[in-house]
Amino acid sequence: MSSFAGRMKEYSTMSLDRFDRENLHSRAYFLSHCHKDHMKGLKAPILRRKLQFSRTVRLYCSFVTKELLLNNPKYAFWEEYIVALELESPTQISLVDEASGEKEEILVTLLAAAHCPGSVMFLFEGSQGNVLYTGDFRFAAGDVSRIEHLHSGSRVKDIQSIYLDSTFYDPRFFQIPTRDVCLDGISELVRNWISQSAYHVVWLNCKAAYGYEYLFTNLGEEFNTQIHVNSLEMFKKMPELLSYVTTDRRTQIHACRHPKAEEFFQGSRLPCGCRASDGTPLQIISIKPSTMWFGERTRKTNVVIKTGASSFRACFSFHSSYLELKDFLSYLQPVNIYPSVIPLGRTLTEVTQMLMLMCRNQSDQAATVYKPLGALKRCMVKRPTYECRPRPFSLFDAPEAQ
DNA sequence: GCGATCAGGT
DNA sequence: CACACCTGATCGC
Repeated sequence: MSSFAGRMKEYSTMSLDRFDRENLHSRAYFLSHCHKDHMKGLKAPILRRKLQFSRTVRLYCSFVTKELLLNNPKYAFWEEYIVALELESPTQISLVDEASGEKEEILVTLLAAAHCPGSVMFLFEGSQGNVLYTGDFRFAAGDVSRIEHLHSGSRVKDIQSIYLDSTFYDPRFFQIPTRDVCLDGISELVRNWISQSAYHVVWLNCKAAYGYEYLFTNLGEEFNTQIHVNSLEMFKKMPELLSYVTTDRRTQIHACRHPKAEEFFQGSRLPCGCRASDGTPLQIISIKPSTMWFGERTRKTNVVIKTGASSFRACFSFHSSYLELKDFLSYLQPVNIYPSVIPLGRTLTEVTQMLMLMCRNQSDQAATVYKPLGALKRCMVKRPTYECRPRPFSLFDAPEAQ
């Protein structure tokens, strides 16, 4: 869960993913994605009132985030204050103090964060340097090197600070299977079940949050079917998602929800209560997407685990693993890194110290011992980040997970 | 009546 | 396998 207070050191007149307390005075707001823990204060009457008196304060986000936000009636009042921005399109924003008229210009670029529909990172370029606020993200190793706006020609841009989704910045979460590997495991399980008969159905036991949609689109594509969900409302302007979901219960793949869904499942019923038209009882398995991780030396086991007679857990992660975060950071080599999440069982001090080792000065200092200066050039070409850097992290390496 | 916060659940 | 969010109880205004 994000514990970011909302403001960055370099550009403290704007707020990101927090809208309460000191953030009420900000000149501009940014929402990285539509998850509640990044929306604190966003529907508070006090903020709503402040907006009505302002001519310049706006909320910036992606088009998809805007759509998901406004779909919720509690946030619909934002309509006239939202500015949706295209991905990968640098946009100049004026940060205006409405009392004094004082003004600061900043360039913002939205980068797809692959966390949930509409999720983005914000790259800010201005008088206080380049700063990257990652929001929540899932990048695989190497992904960062393919983002045009983090480069200038063939060089990596000089990044002053990264405000990082450090959810899994802990050696316990050393490795998490890639999305493709997880999807393949889930597909195989689904295929083996629903191919047995038309009465064999799968219930995807997903949480009430955006982020499982790529599972629906991939399974829908693979099995040429639609997935049953509670509501299509939020996707009504997103045809590429809409075509894979349905409110028609006559399908073999369900991701519908109900407060008593677990009870229903124990009684061999789907959350939607769907029955076969001829009265034949349905054969249901549940698949619960969950984070599964592996230690540095752990031999990879199955991405699908049987947890009961008809219950399975399948690997699924919204966030980058420790290894993926190290790849990301060692490529960008920022001057500073600030964690926005403290992993369970760790302290801010601990995480900050571990992240300091990934900052530019630390890495360059260490690398100088082994490399001639010429090798320190920071370029776009993919480099073997783990082999060419010393690995001071052994101090923190946790015992094998599980 | 409303919002903030916490405990307990999945 | 630990994420994101729901429900219900309690408190303060």
